[in-house]
Amino acid sequence: MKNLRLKAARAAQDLSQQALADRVGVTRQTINAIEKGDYNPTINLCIAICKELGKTLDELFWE
Amino acid sequence: MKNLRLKAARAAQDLSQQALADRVGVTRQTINAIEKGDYNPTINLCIAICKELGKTLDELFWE
DNA sequence: ACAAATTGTAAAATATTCTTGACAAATTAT
DNA sequence: ATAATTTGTCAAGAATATTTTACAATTTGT
Repeated sequence: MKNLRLKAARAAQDLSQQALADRVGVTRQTINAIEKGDYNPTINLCIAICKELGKTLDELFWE
Repeated sequence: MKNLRLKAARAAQDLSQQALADRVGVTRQTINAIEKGDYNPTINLCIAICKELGKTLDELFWE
């Protein structure tokens, strides 16, 4: 299932997948895969994404 | 850095590392490594641990 | 309509999580 | 004090997250 909260939070900051990936230090495909949802990222990556988007783990990754 | 919140939450449920590992479906060493802190678990595992201990991601894995 | 940027997706290679088996140190119970 | 349970740790292998390269589909800007 897609992670639409992540997609929305990224859009709210006007960041492309590429731009977010750069800031977080991963590739665009990794961000894409996480948003797509068929993926199980590490928590450190999740935390890095959250910090960059000004959100918490619960806000972006808790159901 | 150690994850003492996880250790405390597990103690609060009176679960050994082994018992928690069994319920979550991983090995004892994996739980040990996460509590020890020199580790970067996947978010699905973190979520499974949280659910088993009645906590949220922010409560156990957010700084 | 056209160009540029963004997104979706895939296969192969690399890095890291997680498992398995094992043993010693420390704690808890009797 | 002894046994039983729990915890800390290590090395090698299996499983999977992430990278790299690449190309097509979609969206955005002019």
